Amino acid sequence: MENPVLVWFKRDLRLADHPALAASGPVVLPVYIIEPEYWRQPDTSARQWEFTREALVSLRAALAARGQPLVIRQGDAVSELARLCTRYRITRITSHEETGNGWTYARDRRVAAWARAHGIDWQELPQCAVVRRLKSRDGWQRARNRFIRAGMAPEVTALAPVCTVEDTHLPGARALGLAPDPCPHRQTGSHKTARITLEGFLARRVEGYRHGMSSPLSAERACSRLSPYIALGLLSVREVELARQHSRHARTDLATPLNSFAKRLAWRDHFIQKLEDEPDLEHRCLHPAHERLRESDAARLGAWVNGETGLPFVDACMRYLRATGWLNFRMRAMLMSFASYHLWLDWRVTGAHLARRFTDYEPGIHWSQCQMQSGTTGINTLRIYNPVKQGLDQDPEGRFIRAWLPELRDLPLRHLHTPWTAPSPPPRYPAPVVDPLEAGRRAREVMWGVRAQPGFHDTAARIARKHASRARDSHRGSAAAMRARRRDTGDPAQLSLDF
DNA sequence: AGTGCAGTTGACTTT
DNA sequence: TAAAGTCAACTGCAC
Repeated sequence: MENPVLVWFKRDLRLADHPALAASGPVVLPVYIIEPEYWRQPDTSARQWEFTREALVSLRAALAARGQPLVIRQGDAVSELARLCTRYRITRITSHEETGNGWTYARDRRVAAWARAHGIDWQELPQCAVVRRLKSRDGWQRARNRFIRAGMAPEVTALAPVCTVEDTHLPGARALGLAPDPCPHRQTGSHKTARITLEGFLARRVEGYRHGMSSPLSAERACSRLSPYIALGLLSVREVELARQHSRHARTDLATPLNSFAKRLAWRDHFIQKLEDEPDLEHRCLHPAHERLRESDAARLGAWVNGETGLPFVDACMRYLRATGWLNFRMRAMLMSFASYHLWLDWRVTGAHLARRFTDYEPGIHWSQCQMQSGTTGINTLRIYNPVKQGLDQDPEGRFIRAWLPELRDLPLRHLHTPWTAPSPPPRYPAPVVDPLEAGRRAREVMWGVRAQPGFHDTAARIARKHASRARDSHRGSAAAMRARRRDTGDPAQLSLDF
């Protein structure tokens, strides 16, 4: 038999639209490597591993059904790949380009160096529209459309058996050294649930998409809920986008929310492209004038992490996230903004915490958003949320707060969003760690002070040239025109996502 | 009926 | 749907 090609599965745990597998022929050794060092990084967590583990079980069964089960190894990627290459006389490895955190970037460079030194041909293929070594952002959107239009990679239906594998034991989170991380309402990592979630969204739930995405009460149902499946690659973005285009609603009155969803799918690749172009995004303020601005404060950090800031809507969101591994976009933004502005904490510390809480952690989206919501990109308007106002807007009847903060369950609605104003504040709920109005005012003052420094805007303009989306350049206009456009499309977040 | 006033609303600007 | 501030137009009411 010819030498097998090693297909290295990473964050692409699927068989449909899998370019690396499709490019490897029928004689392949499908491999996943559990890397304990990765799971020791500050942005990884037990809930992410548990989701991955479920996905691996699901993928292993699907591969086995096609004739060659998934080979799962645990250890350092270079050592494990070297061992497998020797044992199965492998000279070619295929995988997908990964735009991950700093650790996976460094690991990939080690793998590349090892492959070069040992005459192994390691081929990395794109699985979304993110471009390696991109020269300019011009024409990026058009290239993405081409990528989608190219259609799904042909599905591999039969694999030649290369080796029989014992059912490798998949370690629990504890065995990998991960801290306890209970997440009772986490989404599950199977291909079946991924498929059901996609179909249910496109067939029914999309109707509530645009009006339901903003409030955490409705978002759980109204949002697509595809993020963890896309993040770990149980679904490819192209597969989702093509399913969207072929949805039976594409030409009905649901075309508008479907388009709104399509925009967000594109934003995903747009943000991951930023991290691809600027890996330092994870570690350094995009605009350096914001370095060493924030201070560490264990008490304020602890209150935020534990959902005990004394601001009910913030705390309810944090506790919901802890229990579900997911939170709608708007509330993620508020949590980050509150930590960075009102609590004046460094985004790297709070960002790592949120990363661990997200089952759908996607480094490119995550760190771009952390910096945007902290004002450290230098090229966005400041968005300092008022957590009380957000609560009143998004949870006017206090149902979300009451659901997640049992200690406030009996507080009358008129004091629910501001318990400190109650004649007798609930004894088991903390007083606010900061005065939200005063803290917001102070943050605004400092941030605008930074922006007034000489040279600030020159640097900001340079950053915008490298990173900002070109999508709206042709019809950028007055503030009034932009508002008019926003009314037309009814798309709430289209202006707040970009940088 | 017309005027003055307080309070509200909405467009727009500033931070 | 960032929030707060400004300003002008409008509304409802009293007289």
